[in-house]
Amino acid sequence: MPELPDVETFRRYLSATSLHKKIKAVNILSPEILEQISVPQLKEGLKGKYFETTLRHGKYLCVLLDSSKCLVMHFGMTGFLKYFMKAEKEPPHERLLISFTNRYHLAYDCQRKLGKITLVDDFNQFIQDKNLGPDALSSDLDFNTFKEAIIQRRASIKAVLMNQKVIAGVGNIYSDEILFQAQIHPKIPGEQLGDKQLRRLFLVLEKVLETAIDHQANPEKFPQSYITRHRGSKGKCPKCKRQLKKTKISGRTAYYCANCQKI
DNA sequence: CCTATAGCCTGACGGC
DNA sequence: TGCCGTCAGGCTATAG
Repeated sequence: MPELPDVETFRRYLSATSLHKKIKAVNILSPEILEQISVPQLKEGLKGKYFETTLRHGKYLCVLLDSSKCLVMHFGMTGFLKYFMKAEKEPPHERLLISFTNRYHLAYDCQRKLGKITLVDDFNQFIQDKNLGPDALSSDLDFNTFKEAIIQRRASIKAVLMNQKVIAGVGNIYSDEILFQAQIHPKIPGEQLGDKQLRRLFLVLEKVLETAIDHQANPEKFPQSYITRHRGSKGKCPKCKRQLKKTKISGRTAYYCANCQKI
């Protein structure tokens, strides 16, 4: 699930449900997902504290505490958040459970445990340490930065878009969608894109991510003109109705329309 | 430095 | 029905 639009949706969800409530208890059901921090350290860092603000960079969500520490969450392939009170609303693969004094809980659920959680002093430092590129929707990413980052890569444009060190936030699904909307073939090397394609790509990148956020990153709500709606081996191109092609790029399954994405 | 690949982890699905 | 291989919206370490 979790690419930039999903994580942005989680961020808004957490902001709407879990701010300014006292943390009463912390349960770490799967310690394997902790990074650079021990179980007691995380418990100690959260207990009795309040969540104050949320931030996001790429696929990372940061929750600032009143202690000025920062809870950082990454959602892997299967992570999500759930705020609930009654036990029957509890999600099935809880890895971290935060309980507030109002009797509600915030669960971090991650079936495959490919997500990570940590607690840091400085989110910007964390971003630097991870070598993340600019967030795909931040104002730091202007056209020239984007262009320079892309045209010095020999890798396929899909791989470049998914490289978090180049731009942070785009993954397998949205790279397909962006390239489809920009009518660019996913296997073209970044260095072979011309100014015209790059401009189109840059505009479409922001447009697609914003549209996805507007629909809570729920593909069922996306426009019919989105390839994501038709993803799958039987899918047809929403533009020309031809059978979509499926291929492997950078170890990931890519769908595209050979007719509409020629360059 | 760059790029491509295997491995991590769990569960759902299709074919035999 | 049961088993097995494959695959999945991610990242990292490693090899070339």
